[in-house]
Amino acid sequence: MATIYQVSELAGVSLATVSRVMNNNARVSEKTRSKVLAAMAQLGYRPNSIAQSLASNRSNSVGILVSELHGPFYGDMLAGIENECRAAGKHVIIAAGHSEEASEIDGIEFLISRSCDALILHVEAVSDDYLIKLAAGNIPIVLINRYIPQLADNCICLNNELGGYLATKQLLQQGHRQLAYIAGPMWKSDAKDRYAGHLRAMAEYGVTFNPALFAEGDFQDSSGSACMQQLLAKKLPFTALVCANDEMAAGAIEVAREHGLQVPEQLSIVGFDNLILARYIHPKLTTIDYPIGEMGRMAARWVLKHIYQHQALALKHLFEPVLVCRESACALNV
Amino acid sequence: MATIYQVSELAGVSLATVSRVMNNNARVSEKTRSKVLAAMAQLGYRPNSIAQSLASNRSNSVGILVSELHGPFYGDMLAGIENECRAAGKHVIIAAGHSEEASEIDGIEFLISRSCDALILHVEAVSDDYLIKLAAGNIPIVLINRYIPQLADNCICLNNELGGYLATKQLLQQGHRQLAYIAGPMWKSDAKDRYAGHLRAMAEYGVTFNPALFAEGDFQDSSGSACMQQLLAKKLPFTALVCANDEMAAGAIEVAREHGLQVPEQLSIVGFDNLILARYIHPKLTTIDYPIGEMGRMAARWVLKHIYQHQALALKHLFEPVLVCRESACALNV
DNA sequence: TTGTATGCGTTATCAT
DNA sequence: ATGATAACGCATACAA
Repeated sequence: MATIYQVSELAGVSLATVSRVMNNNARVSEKTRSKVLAAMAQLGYRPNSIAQSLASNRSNSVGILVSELHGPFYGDMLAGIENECRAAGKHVIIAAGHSEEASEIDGIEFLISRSCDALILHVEAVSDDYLIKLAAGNIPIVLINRYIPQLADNCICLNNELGGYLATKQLLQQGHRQLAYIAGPMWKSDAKDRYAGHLRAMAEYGVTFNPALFAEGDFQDSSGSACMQQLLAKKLPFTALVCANDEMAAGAIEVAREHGLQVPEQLSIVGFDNLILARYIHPKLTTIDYPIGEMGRMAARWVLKHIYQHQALALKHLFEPVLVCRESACALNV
Repeated sequence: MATIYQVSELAGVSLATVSRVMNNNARVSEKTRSKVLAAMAQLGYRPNSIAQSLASNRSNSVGILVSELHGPFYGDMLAGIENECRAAGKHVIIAAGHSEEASEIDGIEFLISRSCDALILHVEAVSDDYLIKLAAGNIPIVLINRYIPQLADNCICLNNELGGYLATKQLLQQGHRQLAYIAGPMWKSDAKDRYAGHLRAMAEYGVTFNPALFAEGDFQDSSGSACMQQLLAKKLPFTALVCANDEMAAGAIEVAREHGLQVPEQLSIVGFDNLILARYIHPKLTTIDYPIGEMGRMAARWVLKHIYQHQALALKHLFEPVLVCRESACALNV
């Protein structure tokens, strides 16, 4: 690999000048500039980014921590981030946190040790305090899907409450009045918020919420099945079900089918997230779109703007979910 | 951030000694070692990996190029790679190639400019020649799901032919004799190989292949639907369908349902890949498992063994797919 | 076993 | 506008 020194030699200038034309941050005469450019081309020169990083104290890389690499959700998020970062010439280093505190912390330290210029985190297990302390350190962080008031400017969130509201409202508008709800793990704020939205819609339509028609799952499809079993076992009538995410909805639909329940004719179901699988299950799932790809992209923009001085980038901190109507929910036939 | 120099000062030793205890690659007396360790702890010292890289000419990072970040397939692959690499303290830098030659090359150069110690590539558009030249360069590569004879030792592949054979054999064993086939884009070697396996099974059972029952898709679900439409339009009888991947199978099932065809009672369908969605579509898809996560893990091991001298790692270059029986294929009722 | 000195390929601060 | 030269934080060959 050719170094900057060899280029300078071939071009007959000092290496400082070569550096200048590379970064064109100082005036260089057209003549020498073209000489240098020619020398670079001739040698096939590529700057050593490691040396650049050491000298400039900038690694030009941003670290990403997601809960899981597999699954459709984080893939979309990564795609959004990578796309934006690469266009800006920034490297993307990834690590998985597996929703466990120790593992998340470990992943973050791993990323820090690589001198990332910034961190984009999708963490669940780590405490608010830890994140606040982390943010107070040298390396800026941005949080996806986690709202901490003290770090408000660093958060990119979905309005989960609104999503829960929209899902429920759709069913209410379709005439349903006996609604069941399968929630996510209530210690997670998004699960809690979605549920709050559900309650708001119910109240708005003057429908009293029946605690017997509530079940708490863990966002996995198996828990959707289990919760559905519980609900059916109570022999209480309900014509609609809102699930706090698509995977649980898929599990619930399967159980419904096993019980001979026609979806949506006998039971309307709405999910949340709009994962790819929502299009594949039968009937196609009516759900709430979670623009996670866009949010990843926005997190990347946050970094570009704050760390790499890309001005003129518009930032958005709160995303609004929208309803996606497919086939799993229909008007109540009376 | 504390530097190695400050540690050496506090410990009252030279910075070379500090370096030695960090890498414990040279004999250091227990006494000084503990002095140094104490100093490191006291200062909260973390080595600057950028400086390490520059001095040692090793970046301790491996670059990954996948076609797409979203979707279930590459997520599993990344998960396998990340897992293995992180355990070994290696950083994972990702880029997406989008199955386009220019973009793939761009991604590779992007990774190279970051001085990755090795590259793990899942590329489709780039030519064999390009890869052979690339492999001849300074930076080692390993290829996933791409076999190039000259680079045999660098390839981690699935026996696609065997997979195609197993899928078809299953249907033949279940008594089917009128089989249709929806292929992937035949310029891709995996599509070709899967099809070859299909033909081998057919021949083995003495069933003559009917070209009219063949359709070529592009691995997307929409093409599965389109191909299924074509096949049905011919009004030729067939009781089973093998699809070269799960997504096309999902598309085909949907069309079958629209035409009032019961799956599997009237039409058995087998897919390929065993994506997560295979468990969600109805009926649950019988398919061929593609252990992409394991293959990613193996690619990472290849790198650890060849580049980072982790001896004693067993390598495997060819993976055998297995049949996963679910509900979309059943015995032919006569 | 430990210390000294040099180099890795840049950026950046001085001069000129 | 251009050229010396000192960092940047560490690894390592060589000395002691």
